[in-house]
Amino acid sequence: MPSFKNRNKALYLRLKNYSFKLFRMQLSEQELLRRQKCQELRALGIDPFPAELFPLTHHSETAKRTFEKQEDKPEVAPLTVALAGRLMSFRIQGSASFAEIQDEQGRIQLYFRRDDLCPGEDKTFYNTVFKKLLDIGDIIGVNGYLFRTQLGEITLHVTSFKLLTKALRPLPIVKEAKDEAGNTITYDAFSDAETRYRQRYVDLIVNPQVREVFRKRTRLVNVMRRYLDALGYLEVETPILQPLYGGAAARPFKTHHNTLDMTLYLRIANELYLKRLIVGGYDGVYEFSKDFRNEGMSRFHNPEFTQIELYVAYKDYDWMMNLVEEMVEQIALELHGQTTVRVGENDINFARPWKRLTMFEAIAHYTGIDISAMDENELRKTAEKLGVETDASMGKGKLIDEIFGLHCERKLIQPTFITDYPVEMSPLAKKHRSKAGLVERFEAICNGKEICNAFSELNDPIDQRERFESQVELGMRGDEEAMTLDEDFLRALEYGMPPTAGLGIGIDRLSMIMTNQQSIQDVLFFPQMRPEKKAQIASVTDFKALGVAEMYVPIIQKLGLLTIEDFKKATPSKLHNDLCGMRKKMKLEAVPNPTREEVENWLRG
RNA sequence: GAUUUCGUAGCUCAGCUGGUAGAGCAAUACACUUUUAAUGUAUGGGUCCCGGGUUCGAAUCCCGGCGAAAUCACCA
Repeated sequence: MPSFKNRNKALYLRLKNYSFKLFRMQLSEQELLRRQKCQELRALGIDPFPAELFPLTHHSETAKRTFEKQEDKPEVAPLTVALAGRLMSFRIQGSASFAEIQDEQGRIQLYFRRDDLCPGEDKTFYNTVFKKLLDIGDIIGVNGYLFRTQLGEITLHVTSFKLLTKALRPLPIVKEAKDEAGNTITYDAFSDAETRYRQRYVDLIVNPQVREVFRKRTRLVNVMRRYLDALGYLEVETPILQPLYGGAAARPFKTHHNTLDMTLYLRIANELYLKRLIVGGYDGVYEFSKDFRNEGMSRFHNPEFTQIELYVAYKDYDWMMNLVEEMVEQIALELHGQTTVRVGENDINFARPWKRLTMFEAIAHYTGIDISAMDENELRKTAEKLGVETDASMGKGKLIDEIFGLHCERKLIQPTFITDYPVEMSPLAKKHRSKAGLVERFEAICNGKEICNAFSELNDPIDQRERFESQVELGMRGDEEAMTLDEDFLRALEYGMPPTAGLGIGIDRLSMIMTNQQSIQDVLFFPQMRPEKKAQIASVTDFKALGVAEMYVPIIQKLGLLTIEDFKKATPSKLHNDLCGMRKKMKLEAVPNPTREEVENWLRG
């Protein structure tokens, strides 16, 4: 707005100043101060966000370990290192100070001495830059040599340091101490689940145990990958955007492809694609697959989650049970150095072999009732007697499943294979080789929850078509989770799929167990959350769009009308009145009062 | 989806039957050369989630909304 500027530069500057002050009003005192410190650093010729690289020699832990090895060899020169990390604490004592930085490996204490950092007359670098202009949260690089303090802590005597990144927001301060028994006591833990999930970066900075959980999760995946690669199986990738969704009973997310002008679904499983690859001639394929299910959220359910699915030709579900046992046992050993893992109140032992029960045996064991020979009527009566809520739509399979879910699943703490499921619940599993009405399927249950699901895969295309068709019927009756009929998958089966064993393991669920976390949100970096709702602060441009002259904006903001929504809700007479009043209060004599008509036009615009 | 609980300073939390908003840590200022949640003294910091209602008066009581957690149901 140059003409306006030229005509009344003083006024313009004054208005700018008001806008600036208003902007600052939204920042906390500590944030303002840190911005100010940036300016002071620049004035001293220090860039708070320098570009050049900072060469590191070590990380905190490796530096300490290296020091320990040569500590009692006086003939070796002191270990000099260059480290970088985030400042996590300060203990300033006049012309000497202790601080801690945290890098990827952990923390190391730093010792600063004024006369080392500022050997000459000018003590600015210590007194001002270090003591006044650095804050907890800033990232610095340090050079120096390691020594051990009188209290025995390995410490870096800093000979020079460089600010690498200024942090403009204050971090939560979490402090730890040891009591007489040597237990760590945490003070002011950053524990609010919502903030931790929404700002995971802060959670990771201040909660080292959280960083460790995610390291374990990655190691868990790596163990599986190594194990399967060693068996010669091929890690593959299959489509996430699928024209038909299948392979599981779940409601999908739906999206649209513009060029093809077609509906696509985010995958709920990758099973049908992996089996196509078995048809194609690979003997073993697996994929760590992000799947998406448009269903409820809870501490066990996130809309996107990770599964590994594995398919191996010429094998059956018995063989697959052995693989699962061995692979999961290896995970426990790798992560914990033993087969026993503490989960909540329980010690869970993953040592092979795991207990194996058929579903009927499990029900007989926990309810004392043998249901294996019952028909649907008897089953329904038994279910009701056992406290299962039934309705007419529930068939044999569903009834059995409900009884199992209510009376058995949550009682199975130690890893246990449950085998031989009713055929109605498993449209992709092969009929049992000897037991009518059942399929060759197993789940591993652990800590009262399913951790895997596997079967001898159905490879009879005619049987598969019938199972799909009955699913389609369920769908027409309103079951939103029923599977759709995938013609191309059937076509693939018609070319012949070898007998195949298939497996799915929920990586998130297994990670929860292996890291002793109560919520799936604690093993996902960025769990799905409702959007943060924050009032959108209107800019000068937003107000101008309504026809409000720039000179009125600071007055409107001063009135507390920060969002267009609030502004629009104002009544013309009151707004006009307040505006004129505030103009006077702010002593903006050069700004003319708007007319009542103008104000009405803004609110209409 | 249902029920219960919660939302107060940068963080962790007090705040009683309604009466001017509090503590510790963090921040700011001063002191302090090996500290360990460093310490001492002083100072500043708030849309009490949002919107209504009751009331002379609401962080507090009531209603509605938003967000979160726990339990239950479904699902991996």
